[in-house]
Amino acid sequence: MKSIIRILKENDIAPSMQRIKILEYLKNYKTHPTADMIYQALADEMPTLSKTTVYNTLKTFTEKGILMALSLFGNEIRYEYNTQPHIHFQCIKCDKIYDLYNSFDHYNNDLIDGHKITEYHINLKGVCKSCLEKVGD
Amino acid sequence: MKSIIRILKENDIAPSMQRIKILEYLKNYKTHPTADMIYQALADEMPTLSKTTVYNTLKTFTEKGILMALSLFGNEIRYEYNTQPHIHFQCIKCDKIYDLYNSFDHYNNDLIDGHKITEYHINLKGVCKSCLEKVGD
DNA sequence: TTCCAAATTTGTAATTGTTACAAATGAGTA
DNA sequence: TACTCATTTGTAACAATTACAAATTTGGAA
Repeated sequence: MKSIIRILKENDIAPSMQRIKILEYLKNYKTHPTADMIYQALADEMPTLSKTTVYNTLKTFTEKGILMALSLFGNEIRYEYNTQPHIHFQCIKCDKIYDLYNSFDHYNNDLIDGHKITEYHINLKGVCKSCLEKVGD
Repeated sequence: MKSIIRILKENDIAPSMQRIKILEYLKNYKTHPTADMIYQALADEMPTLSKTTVYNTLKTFTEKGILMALSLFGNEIRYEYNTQPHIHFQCIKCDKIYDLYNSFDHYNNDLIDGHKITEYHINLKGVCKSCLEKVGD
């Protein structure tokens, strides 16, 4: 497992404590958190952490391609550490987000109608297995 | 072409002037506008229009399935009048949104990993044909 | 080691998108 | 006409994000 500091250095980002903790959080907890969720999670451990730092850091990481910014549903931006290609499913009952690795269309570097595709997001919505079972009986 | 008023009545929505104008706008201008864009576009013609009315109306229409709410990129919600299945492409240079009708995966009523899919969004991102040509030379 | 410049972080305020809510308005009906 | 209910409006609240300048930290040069 590549160390957090090495990932930062490889992307020409100075490994400050704040940056290490934020990236570590996103690597460890694959919950697609918002900026605020990350702030809340780290605030205990780092009492002087500023929400602006979280926003700045997420922006930097996203620009470098370390993180992916997700606009799933509604008006909040969620973040995830970039691993293998996958798609997202969000349950309309419990709001939980699932990563799906089943087969799906890939669009990397495709040219569609003359437009160059550099990024794609497939977002599914419905009722998750767990919520279906609860309603079932 | 189905009349605006008929669409509203079929969905048990009283056809007020505000509702007619908002739906008409979305049917005529397929620009995937935000609530604010719709408000700005109609404010001249309807000086007493309230932004709250635009939000309320978009919410009603979306709940009835007349409109589709899109979370493409960033933290704004865009709306479109619901026609044939298609996917979206947004240019990272000019921000324009294109509807694409090329072949793509469909997920209607699929069951994936036990989750019931009721809605899906495929959002592509990249550089549009027009912007590619500008850079080209 | 000390000092300095640059990078990073912080806190506050501003901005943007959206929702809550109660008063005002409007439409249909007895 | 008067009444009731739906709709619209304006204001304020709220949430997510960004702008910005001051404070702090960092890494390297003297």
